[in-house]
Amino acid sequence: MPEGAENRGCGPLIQPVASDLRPLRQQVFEHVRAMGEVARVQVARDLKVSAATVTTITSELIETGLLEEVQTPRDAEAGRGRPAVALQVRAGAHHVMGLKLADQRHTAVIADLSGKVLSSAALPCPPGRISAQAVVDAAETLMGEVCAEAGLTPADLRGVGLGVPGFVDGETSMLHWSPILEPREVDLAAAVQARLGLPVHMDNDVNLLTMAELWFGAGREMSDFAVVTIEHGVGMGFVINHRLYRGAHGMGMELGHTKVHLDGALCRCGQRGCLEAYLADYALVREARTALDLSDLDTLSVTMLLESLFERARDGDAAAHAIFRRAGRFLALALANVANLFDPQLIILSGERMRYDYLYAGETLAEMKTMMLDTGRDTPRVEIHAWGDMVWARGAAALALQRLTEQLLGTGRDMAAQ
Amino acid sequence: MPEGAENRGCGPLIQPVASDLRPLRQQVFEHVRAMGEVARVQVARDLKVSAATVTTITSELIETGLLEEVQTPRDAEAGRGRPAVALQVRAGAHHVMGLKLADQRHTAVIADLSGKVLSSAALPCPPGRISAQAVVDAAETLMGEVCAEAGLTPADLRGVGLGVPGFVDGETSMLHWSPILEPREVDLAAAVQARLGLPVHMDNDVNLLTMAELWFGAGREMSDFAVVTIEHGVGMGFVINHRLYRGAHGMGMELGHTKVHLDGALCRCGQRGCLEAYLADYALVREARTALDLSDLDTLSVTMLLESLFERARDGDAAAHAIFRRAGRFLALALANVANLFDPQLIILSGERMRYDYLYAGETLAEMKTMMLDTGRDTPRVEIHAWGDMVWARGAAALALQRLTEQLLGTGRDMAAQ
DNA sequence: GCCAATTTTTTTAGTTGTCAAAGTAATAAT
DNA sequence: ATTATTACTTTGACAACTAAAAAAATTGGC
Repeated sequence: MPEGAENRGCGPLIQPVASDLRPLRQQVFEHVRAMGEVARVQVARDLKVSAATVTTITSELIETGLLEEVQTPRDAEAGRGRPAVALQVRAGAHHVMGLKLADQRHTAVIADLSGKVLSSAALPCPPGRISAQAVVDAAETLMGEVCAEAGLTPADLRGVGLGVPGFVDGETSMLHWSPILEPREVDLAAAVQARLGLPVHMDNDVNLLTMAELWFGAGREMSDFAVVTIEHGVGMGFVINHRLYRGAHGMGMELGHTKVHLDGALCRCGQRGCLEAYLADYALVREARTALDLSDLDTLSVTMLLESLFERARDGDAAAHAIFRRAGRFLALALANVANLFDPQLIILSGERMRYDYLYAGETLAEMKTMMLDTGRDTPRVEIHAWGDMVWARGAAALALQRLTEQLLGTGRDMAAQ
Repeated sequence: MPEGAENRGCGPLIQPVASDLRPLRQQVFEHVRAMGEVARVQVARDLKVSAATVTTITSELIETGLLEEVQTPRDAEAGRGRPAVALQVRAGAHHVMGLKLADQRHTAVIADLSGKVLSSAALPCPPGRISAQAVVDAAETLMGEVCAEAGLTPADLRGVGLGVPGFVDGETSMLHWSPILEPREVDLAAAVQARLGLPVHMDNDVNLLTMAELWFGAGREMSDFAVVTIEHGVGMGFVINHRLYRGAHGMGMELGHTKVHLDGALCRCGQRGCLEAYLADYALVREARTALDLSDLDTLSVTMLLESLFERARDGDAAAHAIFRRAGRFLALALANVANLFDPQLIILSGERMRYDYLYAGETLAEMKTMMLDTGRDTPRVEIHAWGDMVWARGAAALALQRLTEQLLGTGRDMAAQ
């Protein structure tokens, strides 16, 4: 350890002081939104501030139209003294759009300020990689649809959250590479922003799915949890201390390309032994082609082929079942690694492939437990969420809402720090 | 996604409001300590507060004896206007002890408030597991030694940081299991605290090594980095946003027991395919016993045997070299996994085994790079720190200092939140 | 129906933390 | 000596909170 003569100091050198403070205004607003309906006294108790402060702040927020008092249904609980009047977010104050791009179909939702989804739409997408232009067009089309359905015009929107598979820098909104997009290194967010005339916040799709869990799902009452998806690839999002962790470079966490076997199966990334090479669509298909005598192998689409493989396994075909079993064991291994490394309270398995959950669920989770080190702590809970593909767009909307509230309620100091 | 009729709210439910705010007093103090010597103006610039505020706060801190002005050496740099007078931590204001337990020898240091090490001592330790009583005795002996060497009495100390290998809950200070300790589930911190009559803060030893890097080492200017150690086991510590990450259960991150091979080599934890089973001392020894024709195999201690294996490899013995090579490849795999998952700015390799670094360094790091996914982000830097075993105790001292400053300068609100 | 008890919300009068501006201090250049 | 320049302090003002008192809106008991 270097040790000069002069005093070089010690302790972490935290440069920008960080935006350490969330102003109380914002905390109050977010607390009300988190609770749905909540009385002033309760806010004061929860945030450990005086009732007087809450009164001042809430009346200010009501003034600006962000909160409103709930017209109490008379049948409220019978307390003794003056009944509390609950507050809630004025849902109609602002609206945002969430947009998720995928290779099969793009989806979009409109959410109001309270986080409620007002409308949704999907747009089928031609197979193969598409151009940035096509994305911008699709975004505009979808915006028209969801706005119409919600009875809004694009001018009513305050922002857009955009989810894209691939390598996205969540801070600069730079898209380095995407499996569904033709070009590399595009500033897709800027392109969409230019066309729609709205602030666009882009992130990796798995991160946004994680946001959805954090805002609307099981993650709401967790401080640390992981979301793992299996689709065309294997992705992971992680929440630490109630916030999405994006790593030092603001990108996703590449669980799919962690190595589970030295010199193992070939992955489409060109390397060997990646988890994806045992678990993703193309890995299963590859095995199916090798091992199974499917007559119509070459004519089937990947989806159809998987479906057929799945049916065979369910009907007792040993070879087909073995393919899923092996994938399941590697999933168990990966989950055990995640649990050993990150020590989350909960692991959520999500994504389309979870429809095959019965193949994964039972044995896989048992295997995962046997592969975890017993340190005396509880093993993390594992939940399987086979929600539809609208959840992704909802996560995108959550991102847009988060940024919007920061913009509306952040301090001048925060703004300066940018 | 569940969706009832009534408004259940959305967004994370953050319970204790977290100790979101570090009072400015504490920020100023920690900034001065971090910089070593720094003028008031500079503090104002760095923390983005006004000079007036810094004056108020620093005069308060000087009043309470935590800071002092530096008697400027006249040869200071030639500025134009009034020369700045630097501030520094009043080193002698408080002292803490850092204590690290290991299987070969226990070590201890005394650090003053500025983080400077005043004295250190080591105590050889009988082989095999020891009792809690023996630990407490050792702690007292070492405290006597380091205090005497530093010219202090135990009454001058304000707290103790205690590092122990094994499964330690950093929050409750409960020791679930340790390879060097006889009992399981002991509140070792309480036992030591009772004997020494000082607040004792216990944590996993790798976490404390990570603290040492964060406070004194390369991690000082990093927000996100990992520390990996190879010794009797393989451990990891992780810093996120300038803070040690301890996981949901406040324990260490078990890199050593992540699985790198399905049904692989047997690990001492009873499972198969753990990284440790390819990399740790006992794994190398096992291979050596199988593959090499060492005449004095059974009489040698583990350390001696490793040393001899190392010498053979260096002298060109193919079998011995192959053993290190394989371990190196698995290390590369593990590091690539860490990089793909956590995306750190820096990975620090530390610990005794890094004396063999030439075997690991070159090829291993190259292999790691080939195993990392190319996402367009920079690959993390990797550094090898073969510092002596006093560093661990220094990390323990850093923990004690951190807690002490929080206690001295934390707000009443923070104290209430615990 | 009236009063007491009880609880929520608002008002009032501080207290604290921070800043801008003006003033003081110490040095180098002219 | 005077001026420019930079570092630090003092002062008064303001914003964010708080504690305590007052007001408001209820229920329960008589």
